[in-house]
Amino acid sequence: MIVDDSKELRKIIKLYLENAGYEIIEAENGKVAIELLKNREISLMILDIMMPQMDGFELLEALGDDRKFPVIFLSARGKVEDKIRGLNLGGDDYIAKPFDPGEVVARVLAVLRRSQRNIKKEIVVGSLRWDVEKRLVYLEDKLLELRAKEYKLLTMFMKRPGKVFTKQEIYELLWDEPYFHDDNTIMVHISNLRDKIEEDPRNPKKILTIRGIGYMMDEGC
Amino acid sequence: MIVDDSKELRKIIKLYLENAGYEIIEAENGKVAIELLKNREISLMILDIMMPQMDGFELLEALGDDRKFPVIFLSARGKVEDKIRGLNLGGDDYIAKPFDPGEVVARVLAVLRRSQRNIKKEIVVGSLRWDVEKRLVYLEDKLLELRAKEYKLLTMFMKRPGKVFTKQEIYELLWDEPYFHDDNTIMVHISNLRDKIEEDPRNPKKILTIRGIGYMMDEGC
DNA sequence: CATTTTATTTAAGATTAATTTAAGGTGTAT
DNA sequence: ATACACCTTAAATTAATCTTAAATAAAATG
Repeated sequence: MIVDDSKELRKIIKLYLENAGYEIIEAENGKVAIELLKNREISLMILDIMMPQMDGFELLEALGDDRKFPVIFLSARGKVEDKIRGLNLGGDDYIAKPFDPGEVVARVLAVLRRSQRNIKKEIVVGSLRWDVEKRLVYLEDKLLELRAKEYKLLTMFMKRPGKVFTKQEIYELLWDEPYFHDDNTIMVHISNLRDKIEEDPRNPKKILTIRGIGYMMDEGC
Repeated sequence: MIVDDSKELRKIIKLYLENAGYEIIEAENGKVAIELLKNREISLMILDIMMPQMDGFELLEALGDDRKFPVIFLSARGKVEDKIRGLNLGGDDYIAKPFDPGEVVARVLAVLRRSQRNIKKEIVVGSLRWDVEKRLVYLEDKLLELRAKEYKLLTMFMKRPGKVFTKQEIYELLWDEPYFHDDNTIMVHISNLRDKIEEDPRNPKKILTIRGIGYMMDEGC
């Protein structure tokens, strides 16, 4: 997304980045940007500092700490204070006007490469959300209090929704031991887990029983 | 401030940094530097290691731990490089001669950004307040007397409240060593830390145990 | 529809993991 | 060299989780 009040400038950057294979959304000011972000996910924002109404710094602050994409600042002033301030605020790079459009493409590539490394991973299946880094799972934004085996079990399913796991697979993934016979300990854990994540544990919709074969997490739930 | 015995070199760096919008003070040796610092505040020092009389290391030591500005070392390549890295004397960056003046500007920017981020920083989690710069943690405005490991442990948690840390992560973050087996030294430190920060250490509300997985600092406390 | 098989639930006992305590080591500063 | 503070180790205690086993429920089979 390019946020800049100059249509001319947006057009130039857009042209170059589309040439490089990127899809571009334009926003002429901060308010429009915020509006557009409600419905679309973006992987990077190019943000002009000087804009009427809401300036780039304000927009960045409005986006908050949980913003998922990197930001590259554009500024007419080649002033160092702007650069420092922008980078301090959480900007990821800085380009001074006037700029070479080729430079913009190069910096976009570099920032994307860098930021992809620390992307916060989050796996969502239906109403379940797993924050991989924090090792927490939420059900409709409410934190689930899972025990060790339940956590492993649930995240195993969430990694591959739609895949049927046999008991042998489950046992070997969770216990790191070869599986001999069917003590029903797996089933006990599944039962306990269902109590925590299913609306009606007697009639599970998330972790489905595939009789005679194993269990599966439903993709659409 | 640039501290270097070579007038030529000071001139080059000064030129570039003034171009970038900074005000520069020159000092031809450590004694002059100390003298100048009595009357002026600086935001960063570029410091040559090899100088007659008082060398860079000595000057840095003379400045003491309560120095308020970051330091970038200059040194002839190879000679002292390892020593600096190894000794970890408290410099904030290192530039090897011969250098590209543009590199110097870039590093100055980077170091200033880093140090400015730290200056303003104060991390608050519930009733705990961590003054990053001063390396002090307060509990309800009362200073905590923490030992080294406790400080590291607590600030590790405060950096990422709401994240579950495994013992392996904790060990590797605090000890910088690979984690083999579970001696319970981590737990002893957690126990000691809880004695200092928890109202009822038997029933911790700040550092929570996630049994079978690890420990977590509660965001809302 | 009865029977068999497979899956689920429950709760108590076994097991594992975490905590605490105290003693012994280690290193640092005086 | 000595004292002190801090860190680690080890052992005893406490607590939560996991497993087992038995009872119940549901689905498949003939």
